Amino acid sequence: MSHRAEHLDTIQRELTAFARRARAAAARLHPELSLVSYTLLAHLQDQRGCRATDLAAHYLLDKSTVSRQVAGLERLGLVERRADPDDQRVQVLHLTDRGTEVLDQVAASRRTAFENRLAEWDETDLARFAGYLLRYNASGAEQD
Amino acid sequence: MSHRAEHLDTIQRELTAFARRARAAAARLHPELSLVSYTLLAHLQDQRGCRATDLAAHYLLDKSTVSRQVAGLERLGLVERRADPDDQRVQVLHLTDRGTEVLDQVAASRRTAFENRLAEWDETDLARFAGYLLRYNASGAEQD
DNA sequence: CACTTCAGTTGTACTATACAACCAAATGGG
DNA sequence: CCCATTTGGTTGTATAGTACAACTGAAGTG
Repeated sequence: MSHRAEHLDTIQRELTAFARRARAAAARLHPELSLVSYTLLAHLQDQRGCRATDLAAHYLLDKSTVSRQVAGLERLGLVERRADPDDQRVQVLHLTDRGTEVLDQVAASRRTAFENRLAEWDETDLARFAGYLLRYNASGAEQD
Repeated sequence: MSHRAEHLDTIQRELTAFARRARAAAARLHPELSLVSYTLLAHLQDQRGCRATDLAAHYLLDKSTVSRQVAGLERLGLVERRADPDDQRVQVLHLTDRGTEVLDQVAASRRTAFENRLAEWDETDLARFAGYLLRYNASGAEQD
C-alpha cells in the first residue's frame, strides 16, 4: 500500500474510533446535557436565536427530531420560544438565562477536558490540528 | 483569548461537529452495516477472532450491548461463534466468509469516500493529520 | 465443597432518530 | 379574491443503540 493509502486508512480508522466513543463520553461527562442538546444550545447562543427549521437544516436532522429536542430543552427551562411578529407559524428560539448559564458551565468543563487531554501539545501542533479539522469538516459537510 | 485557547476551542467544536454527524452519515452510506457493526467486524478481522467480552472492553460498551450486536451479526450470517475448548463459558467470535466479504466491500467504499474527500490534500498534510488523530485518540482513550 | 468471579443472555427502560400524517399559517397564480 | 401549494411545526409510530440489573452456567479458589 502506498504511504498515501496508509494515511487515509489511519484517518478513517481514527475518526471512526473517535465518533464511536464521543457520544457516550460526552454523556458520561455531562449526563444532564447530551452532545446533541449541547450543540443545539451552542448554536442558539452563536446565532442569538433561530428557528427550529434552521437547526434542522444546519445539523441535517429531521424537523421532528429537532421539535422533540427543543421540547426537552424547554421543559428543562434552557430554551424559550418567542413569536415572530412577521410570521405566525414561526417560533424563534432563544436561550434563557438558565440556558446560558448551563451552556457556559458545560462548555467550560468540556474546555477543561480538552485542555487536559491536549496539555502536552505545543501551540504549533494545536494550530495545525485545528486547521486540519476545519478543512476536513468544511470539505463535504453534506457527506459526513 | 490566547491563540492556544482559540485552537482548543476550534478542536473541540470541530470534533464535536464531526461526532454528531458521523453515525448518520455512515448509516446513509451503508444502511446494511451501522458504524458500530462495522467497527466490531473490523476488530474481529484484525484480531482474527476474539471474545464478546474483549469487544466490550475495547469499545467501552456494556456486555449486553455487545451480546445483542453480535446476535444481530450472527443473524445476518456475518459472524459465527466457536466454542473455546479450554473454557466452556467462552464463545470465540469469527467472521464468516460472507462477513469478510461484506466487511471488505464496505471498507472499500468507505475508503473511496475518504479518498474523494481528501483528494486535494497533499501527502504531508495527510501524514500530519493522521499523526494528530492517532496522538489524540491515544491520549485519553478512557475519556473520549 | 461452598463462595466468588467470569462470560454471556435476557428483561426493561430510555434516548436519538427517521418517516409519514397531520395542522395551521403564508403565499401566489388564475 | 380564492384555492392550491409551500412552509413551520407537532404528533404517531417504529427502529437502533445503549445501559443497568437480574439471571444462568461454568471456572477458579479458599
